[in-house]
Amino acid sequence: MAYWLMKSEPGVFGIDDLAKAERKTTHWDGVRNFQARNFMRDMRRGDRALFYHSNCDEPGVVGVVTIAKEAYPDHTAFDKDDPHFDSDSDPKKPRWYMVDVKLERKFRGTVTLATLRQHEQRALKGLTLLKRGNRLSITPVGAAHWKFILALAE
DNA sequence: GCCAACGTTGGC
DNA sequence: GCCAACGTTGGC
Repeated sequence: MAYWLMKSEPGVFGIDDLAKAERKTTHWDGVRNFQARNFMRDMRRGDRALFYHSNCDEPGVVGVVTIAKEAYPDHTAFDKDDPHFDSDSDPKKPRWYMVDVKLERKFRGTVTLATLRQHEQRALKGLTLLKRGNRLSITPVGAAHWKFILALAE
């Protein structure tokens, strides 16, 4: 089982939205970056991911989700009225994919980006999220980093 | 294949 | 709102 980190803007879709969703499950649409897409296609059912709030007052990790369904075509790319529409994605040969995620756990508080940065030279050295200029919405997380971040949430 | 221009991300 | 960093596009 692999570990991941998935970013979402709470103003658009935050962890509380996921908590309110039917079966606490949603499809993770709108990824329009090739590297992030490739990571998403590597996801397997049962993998787990950190839910990260970006572009907000308190950026950081707010909970854990599990991958409930492996990558399948992102239909929003075919919808002209969708903000993520991409005319280059052909339904016969989809360019973009999404997965389903299910909420496993919401942290009591936020493990903030500032807290993660306090450990970036030691326990969290090499965490992709903390690398300079990283903007990927989906990144892998190593087992040791995963364990450490969950411990920070206690 | 190079690279300038442009759009987006996301922390601050 | 600012701006650094990055990905993508398109002219050449």
